[in-house]
Amino acid sequence: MDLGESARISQEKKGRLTIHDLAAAAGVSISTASKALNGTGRMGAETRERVQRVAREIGFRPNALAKGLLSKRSFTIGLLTNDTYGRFTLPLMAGVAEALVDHGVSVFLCAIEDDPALGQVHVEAMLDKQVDGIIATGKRVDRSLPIDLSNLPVPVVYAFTEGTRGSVTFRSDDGHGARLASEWLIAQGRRRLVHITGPESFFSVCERAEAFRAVAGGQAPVVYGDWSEGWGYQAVARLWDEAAEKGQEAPDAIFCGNDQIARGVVDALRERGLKVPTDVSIVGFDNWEIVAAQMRPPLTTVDMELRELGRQAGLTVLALAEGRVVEPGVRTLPCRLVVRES
Amino acid sequence: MDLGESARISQEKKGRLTIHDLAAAAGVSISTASKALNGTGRMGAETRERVQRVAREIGFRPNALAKGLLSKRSFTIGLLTNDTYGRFTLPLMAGVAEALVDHGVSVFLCAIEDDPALGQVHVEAMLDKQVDGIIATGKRVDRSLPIDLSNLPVPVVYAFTEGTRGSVTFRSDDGHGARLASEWLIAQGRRRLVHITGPESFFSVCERAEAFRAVAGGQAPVVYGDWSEGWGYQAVARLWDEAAEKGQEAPDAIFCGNDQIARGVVDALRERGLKVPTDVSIVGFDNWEIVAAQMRPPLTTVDMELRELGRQAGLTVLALAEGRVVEPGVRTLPCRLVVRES
DNA sequence: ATGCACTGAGAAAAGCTTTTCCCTCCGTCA
DNA sequence: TGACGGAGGGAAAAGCTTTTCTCAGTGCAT
Repeated sequence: MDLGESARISQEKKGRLTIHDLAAAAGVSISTASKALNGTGRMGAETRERVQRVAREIGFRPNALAKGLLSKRSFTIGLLTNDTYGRFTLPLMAGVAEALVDHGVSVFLCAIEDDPALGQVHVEAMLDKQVDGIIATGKRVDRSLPIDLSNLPVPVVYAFTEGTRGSVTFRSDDGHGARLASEWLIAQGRRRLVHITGPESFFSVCERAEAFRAVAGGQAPVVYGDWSEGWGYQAVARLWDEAAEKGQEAPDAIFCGNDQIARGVVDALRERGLKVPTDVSIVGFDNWEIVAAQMRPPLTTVDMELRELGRQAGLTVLALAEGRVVEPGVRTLPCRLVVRES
Repeated sequence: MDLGESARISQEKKGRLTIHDLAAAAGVSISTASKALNGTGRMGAETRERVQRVAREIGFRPNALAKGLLSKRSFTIGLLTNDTYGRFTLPLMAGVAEALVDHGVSVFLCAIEDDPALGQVHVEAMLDKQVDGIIATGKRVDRSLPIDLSNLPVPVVYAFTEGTRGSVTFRSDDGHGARLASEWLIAQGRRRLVHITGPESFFSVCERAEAFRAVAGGQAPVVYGDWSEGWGYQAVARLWDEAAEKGQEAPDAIFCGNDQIARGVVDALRERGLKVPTDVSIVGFDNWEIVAAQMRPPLTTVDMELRELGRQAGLTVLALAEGRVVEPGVRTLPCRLVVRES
């Protein structure tokens, strides 16, 4: 096999190594080399091992473009999002990547910022690159992306955004999250629960409010505002003033629609001289770690398990790409209560 | 040309359209079709237009895999990061994508979470997919990713992370940012400036502290801690207690090392009954909008222009991929002061 | 009428891998 | 000894596009 020698020299030529180089270096034909690497075809065990060893030695890695051209699988998927700040997209993306990296699939991330034209450009770029599938995600479960993905030549999975009829959609079970939060507050011995949350126009807001009332009682107050810290702050003022006016007892537990609202709530309580959690227990929503874990006291909050959501979306789009059939419909995933000190 | 008719029927076959379909539909050969689309070769204007029109009509888009196989350009780059929460990566990524989308380049995002093995896997996956280049980024300017990118067969550009010798590296000019902040505080008539910042082991921390002292005076206090809100809160307590002890006047301006510290600082001041900005002016760092803009009052802070950093990194890696020469070295970009109400 | 230059367009190769089909060689059985 | 089957390995096509040649035809000048 002194073909090996000459090959080792010619390997010094320019460019990346091809399977030709490998074949020459191992002293076999291209087809044998290919089959040896992929564990297909018939050949002597010794030959197969030699090819594999040589491949490792010279550092040969097959060109995924050529592979994709033939197999019509690019081992690439697109993740489309309009969540500019990535608070929801990043954990989700981490889950997607985690699920797919073992399968050799890489992820194109495209942030399209609610711009249909930009979305169109990105989708076309992804299709040109023959993505095996697309995962659409956003910042709101009851809104869809500003672009129609329903007639694409590749499978589409929706995660944390509204999907089209007949599509596969993943989202968190916000009712479950709200139930966890409310029940935990009750379990802490709290009886006067209130829910400070975002705009009533959000589907999740209604879903959570409903679950909250189911646990806390139909009369438990729910106040709607926006998603900001400022609103949380104001809401406390309003609730406490009202209670004082009517001569009622103030709340002893607040379930907040997100961690930012909780942030404002905690601030307002502190300013009124109330201790968290001694006087009032607080539960947030989102488990936005960088905020929730750093609050004083660290915030007990509901985690939507976006990473797991991403994992499942990733596996599903892969399954669809491989032609396996997947039952369409909305799948909801349970939330998890992260108990800290509030 | 009733070839067109029959082609329009056969177009109904399975799979994506190829240039063969286009050629048939337009009644020309494949080569002519290709040249018509790319504006190359010689042919009658009428022919060229007809091909282009038919291409639009049937919705033909060339297969980027086949194109890439031939041209050895995949129009794809990889963005490698270990910034899990994406606070720095996302704005940067947005800039990269913005710069490259016009050139038809898509971006693989790979979050490697400080895991060398995972990093290796992702880099190899990207190389297999023939990325035209890689941008490495992180969460800290003076640390490098847990993986060696110096001998890759594709160009690498570093942005907001430490690069290797001879590489092209982009980072923000933190000294400039600190100068902007300090000078603005002085311009507000403040005289007793302090700087509450992160760990002294960070290069940026030293750079900023130095610039701060150059403006505020060599005796202006700089206190080092960690990057948390809690530290900002404590630091205020410490500074005010010290001042009271020594019978000195307390600071009237605080330049914070990041927006989270500023958050803690503002809280602590409020608890001490001090008004921002009436009694004390505050400037943060990072312009982490979702926090800075929502604070009460909204925070004046330094923006590192990460989006612009990303844009430049994107254009640079593209230039390198196209074989243009780029002077190696570290390029720093100016910061921008975002004046809000603190 | 012949040759030349140029225009318009097609044939074929290249780029890298996988897969199908085929060939050769060897051993075995009748 | 001849036929047959199986094992090991190679040749070639396919997948889609771009690019380089090559070729046929036309108009013009000689």
